[in-house]
Amino acid sequence: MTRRNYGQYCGLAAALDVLGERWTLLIIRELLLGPRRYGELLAELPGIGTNLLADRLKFLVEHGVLRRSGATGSERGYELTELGEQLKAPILGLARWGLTMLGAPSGEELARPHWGFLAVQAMLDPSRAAGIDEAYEFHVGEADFHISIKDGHPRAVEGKFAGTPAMRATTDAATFLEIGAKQLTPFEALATGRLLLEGDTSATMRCCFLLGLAPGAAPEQAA
Amino acid sequence: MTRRNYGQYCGLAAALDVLGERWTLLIIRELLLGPRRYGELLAELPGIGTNLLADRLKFLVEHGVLRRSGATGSERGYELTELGEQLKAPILGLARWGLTMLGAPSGEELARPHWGFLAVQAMLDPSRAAGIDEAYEFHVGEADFHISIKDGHPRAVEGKFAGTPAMRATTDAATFLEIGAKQLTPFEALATGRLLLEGDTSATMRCCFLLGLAPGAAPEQAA
DNA sequence: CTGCATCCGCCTCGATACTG
DNA sequence: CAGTATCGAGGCGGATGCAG
Repeated sequence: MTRRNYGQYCGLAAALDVLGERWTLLIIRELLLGPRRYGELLAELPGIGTNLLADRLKFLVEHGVLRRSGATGSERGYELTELGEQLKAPILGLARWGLTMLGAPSGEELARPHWGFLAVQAMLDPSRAAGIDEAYEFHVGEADFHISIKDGHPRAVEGKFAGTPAMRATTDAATFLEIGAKQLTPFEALATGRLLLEGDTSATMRCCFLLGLAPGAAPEQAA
Repeated sequence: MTRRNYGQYCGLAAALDVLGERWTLLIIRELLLGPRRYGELLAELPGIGTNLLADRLKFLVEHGVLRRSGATGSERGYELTELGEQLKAPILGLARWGLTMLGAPSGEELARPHWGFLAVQAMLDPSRAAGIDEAYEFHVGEADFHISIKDGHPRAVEGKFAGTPAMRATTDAATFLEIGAKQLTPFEALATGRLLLEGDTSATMRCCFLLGLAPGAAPEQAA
């Protein structure tokens, strides 16, 4: 009953023995954005097949990556354990790499708003936040999130910013990810009305710089 | 003729469309340690099947992750492109995570010396190198590599250290990886003769600290 | 001999139907 | 809603064949 494994005493091979099968990392991607119920996962992963999802979930629970949340029937679901949360950094690294592999959206591919939150976390370069102290808010489809920079330390957070952000961007999921994939510049998206920007223009430039969407240096923040 | 893909406009899904199939990341692991010939890859990846290796290589070349090296028939092989090299960080992250999933070596699993070099890179924590300026050398089976710290900046390098390292460790691949997986402490390995240490004891402690094998603080380096 | 391509049995995957 | 059972299709693994 033991599944197929690589039989190599190596960290990467051991990781892939647990995570390497089809759909597994995408399930973990969804759970990185919060607890999910079985039906929600099915809806976010079209094509997975119900038996496969059940198999993967059971397997990941057995290996300590996931646990069941909410024993009270009302909020029953799955969530990452601390071990599972530790996958965040490498998964974001793969997501950033994958962004460069994305071409123009083919129309066949679906884009979910909350993947924009994942993309923002992958794109965010903390080393570019020195000397900045402000917040940028994003409305991508029905998903709201923001970047808050305190003492040059940026954090990506779900939900609206508690206060007035220096910039607010409103767009749809496909446009947001297309910008992240560098298939579309923010300027082009703005010009074609697919992106709406509010707030300070220089803050917008700093935000683009922070996300690797603009080369060189960002304009300094006024005191 | 297009292979199976997830059909999601998302960075992680795009990465997995290229890297997610069986054996692919292990092929890239081998190439992270230098160019390899087809036959060498076959030998390092027992069980892969010759057709699958050829398919994966062709696919990765098509997608710009690999290229053929050495057009001169004598040194023909495969090597990572710059795009492929960018996978180093997330792959090392997965390898570090996977180290914690490794149990005791089962005897059925094979351990290659150069995977120790991968493990060292995954375990190395640059934030723990402040104030240190020395080198540690490792002999793991037939593989030689070392960590060189200059101005608090550690680097893992293949080959012997050009000079006298502050510490030299000699062991076999299985023991080295078992220590990395925390299934065995350096002390136990030393006591059972599976590990040989030469050089300054306090340097050894600093090296263990740097690799996350010792908690708390490392002893300071004498001037 | 190295570097693949072909063939075949098996296991995983994906879709649908069904149960608590 | 949350899974389990079933089955066809296709990817995988191993052996073998063949070309440079």
